[in-house]
Amino acid sequence: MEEQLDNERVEKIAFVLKTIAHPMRVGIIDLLSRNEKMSVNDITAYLGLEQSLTSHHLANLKMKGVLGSKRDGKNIFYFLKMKEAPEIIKILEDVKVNVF
Amino acid sequence: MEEQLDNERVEKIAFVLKTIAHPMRVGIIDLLSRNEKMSVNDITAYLGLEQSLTSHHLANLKMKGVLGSKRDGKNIFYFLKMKEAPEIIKILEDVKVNVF
DNA sequence: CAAAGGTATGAACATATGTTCATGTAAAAA
DNA sequence: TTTTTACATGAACATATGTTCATACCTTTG
Repeated sequence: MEEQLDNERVEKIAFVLKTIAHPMRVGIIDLLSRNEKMSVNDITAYLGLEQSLTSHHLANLKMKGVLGSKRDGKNIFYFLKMKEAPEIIKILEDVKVNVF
Repeated sequence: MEEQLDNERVEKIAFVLKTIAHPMRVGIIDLLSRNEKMSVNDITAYLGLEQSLTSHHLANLKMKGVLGSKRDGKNIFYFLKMKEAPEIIKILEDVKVNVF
């Protein structure tokens, strides 16, 4: 049997999960798992959100190491950096949820 | 290429992630992935928490379908119900996190 | 049936998180 | 060099979440 997770591990795991745990951010990660990179405009359009809100979420995901970004002319392209992120979403693709 | 996740899927995925995304709850799930079932007392002791707080978190995890419970005498035993939960934690076991 | 052990629950509070709005900034185009 | 396009940022606010505390509930034991 494997060892039990120590406190620091548990904290880090929860931290990453908290970072991803939002519909908008799950959507962004899903999008970026199908497209190598996307501009803020594209992401905003695909998800049908407001520019500012998208930016906030992207900044959040980047700050915490889930995404990276690179400017190209006027555009800034975001891309996946944490490979685990889409794997987690994949696992939950068919999950059943308790409605209440 | 697989289809993009629809809104409902994304919402459900985020919902489950939000449910798990807390150090205490990650700890509980980890514990229950190594032990078929555990009483509230045992969980409380292992994690070194307060009884009431443990109860709140357990109730939360149960309500949302992650755990189940069964009374046996004075004790109430909790067990894993959502198989995806420990899988997610497993994926993140060695994840690197941005400190800031 | 009273006491004790094991757990749940609700209210109150503190804190964290998400959203909007107004505005700022960098690069390209006119 | 002004305007426009693309994006970032900060403040203010609203809402959600986590924790504590007091107390209630159910089961077994004496």
